[in-house]
Amino acid sequence: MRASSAPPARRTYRHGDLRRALIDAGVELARGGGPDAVVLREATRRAGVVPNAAYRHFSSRQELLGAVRSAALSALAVAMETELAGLGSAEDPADLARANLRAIGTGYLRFALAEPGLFRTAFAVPREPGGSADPDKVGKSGLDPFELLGAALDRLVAAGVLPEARRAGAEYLAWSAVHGLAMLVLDGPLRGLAPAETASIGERLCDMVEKGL
Amino acid sequence: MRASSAPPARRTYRHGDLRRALIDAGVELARGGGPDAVVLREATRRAGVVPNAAYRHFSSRQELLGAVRSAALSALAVAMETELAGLGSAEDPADLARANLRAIGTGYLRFALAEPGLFRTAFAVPREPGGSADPDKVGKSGLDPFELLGAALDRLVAAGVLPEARRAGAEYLAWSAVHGLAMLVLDGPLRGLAPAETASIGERLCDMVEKGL
DNA sequence: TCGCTATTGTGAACGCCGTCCACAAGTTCT
DNA sequence: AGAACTTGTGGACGGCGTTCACAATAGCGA
Repeated sequence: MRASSAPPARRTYRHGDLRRALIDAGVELARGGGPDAVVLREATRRAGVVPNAAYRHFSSRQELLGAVRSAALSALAVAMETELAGLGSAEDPADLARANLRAIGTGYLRFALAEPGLFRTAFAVPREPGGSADPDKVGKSGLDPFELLGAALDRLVAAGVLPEARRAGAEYLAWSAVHGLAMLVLDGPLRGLAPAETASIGERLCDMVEKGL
Repeated sequence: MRASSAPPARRTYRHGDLRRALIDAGVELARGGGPDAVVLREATRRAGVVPNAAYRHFSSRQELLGAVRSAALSALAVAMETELAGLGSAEDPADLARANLRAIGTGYLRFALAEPGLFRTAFAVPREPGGSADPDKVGKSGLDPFELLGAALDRLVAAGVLPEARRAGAEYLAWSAVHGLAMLVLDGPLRGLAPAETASIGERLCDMVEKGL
């Protein structure tokens, strides 16, 4: 009669890898409800541990959220890489470079629609001013989402599609367009748009970027 | 010795217009810290009233937030209208239509940078699926931000700059680009970009939209 | 004018949250 | 084996949103 409802179910006093467990629980929470849903107490509950235990691994809820955010960013990078990997092999290098950029864009949008909670979490506010030197938010290629986009643009220049004069800062423009659409569909006035419609607008948006860059 | 620190300073038992007072306080809070900062108890405190009193006017914190959001959206519309009003008078109708669209975009961006808290609040999640039939989020012209953009695009078509075939859904594309830049600069990887740089990217972004639409 | 009634603010409470403190149970090093 | 460090516990605090019962007022019909 020891195991009634929720005895931590942990044989050892130490947890083993509480930090990971908390991040995983946090990711699950974020997946379901965005950044606000990653609640420290709930994460510890899921890890079978008392709330304070979290403070041995994170100095505050913000810091846990930061770790979850990195994980979300990494998931985004993986989604983009997956989209890239699904590309048919080359014909014309210019076409290939274009397809590359497009894959980046559609991968981004797909992830936003498939994992809205994680996507929102990935871009929740308190990002440190420091650059992208965080080794946790990258994908398999070792690049974070921003760097993946940059690489696609570089290929576009190399293929002669994008004049070098317009290369500088081009990631800001492309990113803005795609990110904006994602946000508007997720949180904004375009919420509840049918997935098919969203996809078609996404296509047109990529057209616009390609043409206007 | 009645008025020591914070005696509600209210002579009548009734407040007069508590609903307005709460919204105003909420707007002030949102201005300073975005949607999460609009805290029901703090708003009532500022209105010199006990927390529960709010429930006579809003059924929940969400509903108060909704009212604040409408106010923020309205402020955005006004900012866009102001930008539009500052336009020099016509030369070529095509140029004028283009300038119009540009004013919409830069007004949007300017507002986002000048009032980040309000801007973020305007696009906080729980918007009702119903359309824009809310009379509180419009500007002086009676149009909400989305409708203002639509009007600018219509003028573009009327001036023969934008082929009618590409008109449908064009607001989604233009809005996405500008909204995305605003989000990236406010919350995303572009945070802390110098205002001058931001402005210049904004210009290039508008170029891209104009060219790519 | 008086009293009824609907409205609007009050008081006290509940449960949840993040966070802090002092303490206990293991682990690791010597 | 014992000291010193790490990691989880127990209990507490204040703040939050929200609920219920109650009090003060305003507006109205008689």
